[in-house]
Amino acid sequence: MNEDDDLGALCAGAGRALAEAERPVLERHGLSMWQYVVLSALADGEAPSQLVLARQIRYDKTRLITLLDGLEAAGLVTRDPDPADRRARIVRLTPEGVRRHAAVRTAIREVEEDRLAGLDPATRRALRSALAHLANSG
Amino acid sequence: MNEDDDLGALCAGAGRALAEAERPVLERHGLSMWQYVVLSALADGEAPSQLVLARQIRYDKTRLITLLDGLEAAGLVTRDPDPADRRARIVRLTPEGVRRHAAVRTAIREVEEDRLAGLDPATRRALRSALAHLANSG
DNA sequence: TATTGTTATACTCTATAACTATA
DNA sequence: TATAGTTATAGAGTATAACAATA
Repeated sequence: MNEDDDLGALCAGAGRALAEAERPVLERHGLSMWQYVVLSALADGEAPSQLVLARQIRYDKTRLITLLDGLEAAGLVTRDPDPADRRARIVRLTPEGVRRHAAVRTAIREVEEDRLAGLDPATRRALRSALAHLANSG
Repeated sequence: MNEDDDLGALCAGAGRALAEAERPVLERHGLSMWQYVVLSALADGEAPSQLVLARQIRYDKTRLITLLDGLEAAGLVTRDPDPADRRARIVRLTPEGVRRHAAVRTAIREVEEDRLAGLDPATRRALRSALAHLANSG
C-alpha cells in the first residue's frame, strides 16, 4: 500500500485492515459488525424507529429486521410500539445491551489504539478530522 | 458521522463517500471498481502472473478470471504464457489499457481533490500517511 | 505430489416486490 | 393514498471443490 495510491484505495486498505483486526473482538463478544453498528447507533442518540435507525446507519430496512431479531433474542434490544404511531416500533438498548456495547467498544478502541501506535497526536487528530470531513462531504 | 466515532466507522464512512463519488466516473469509462483496481496494479509494477496479481489486490483468484476476461475482451490487457512456467499466464496492459487507466486515474484524482477541498496541505499529508500506516499495520 | 489457471457449484449478502396494519 | 414493518424472492457478490495442464 503506497502513499501515492488513490485516496479511495488507501481508505479501503485501512478500513479492511481495521475490520480484520476487529473481527475477532466482535466474534468473542458474539456480535456481527452490523449488529455492533446498531448497538453503537442506539447508544448514541434518541431511541429511533426501525426506519429511522436503518437510515441512520445506511442499512436496508428489510435487512435490519433479521438483525434486530437476533439482537432482541439475545436480550440486547427491545422493540416497543410507538404510542404516537402504532405502525412504528421504537428500538431501545436493554441494560444488558448497554453493558455489552460498552464492553465491545472498549475492546474495539484498544485494537484501534494498537493500530495507531507510532502516530503522533497531531497526526491522529488530523486523521480523524479529515476522515470525518470526507465522510460528510457527500 | 461524528469525530467521536470508532475509527473503523470513520474509515468506512469516508470510503463509502469516496466510492459513491467515483462510481459515476468509472461508469463513464466503462469500468467496474475492481477492473480499475486491476489496471492500477498493472500500471504500477512488473507484469505479474494471475495468481500474483490476485494476491496483490487481495482478490480471489477464481473471480479474477472473469474480471480479466472482460478486460481482455475490451482490449485493455493481454494474457500470455510465461516462458519460464507454462502453467502461468502473464498479465500486461495493452497501449489502450495504459491510456484508459491514465484517463480514469486523472478523473478519479479530480474527484478526490474535490472532496479534499477545505483541508490544508498538512492535514492532507497526515491523512495519506496515517491511512498508509493503518493499511500496512496488518 | 504440488501448483496455475479454469469451471462448476454452493453460499452469503444485498436489493426488489408484495403483503398487513395502521395513518 | 401513503407509510412502517414484515416476508418472500431474485440477484449480485463471494467462497469452495474439483479438474486439466504443467512443474
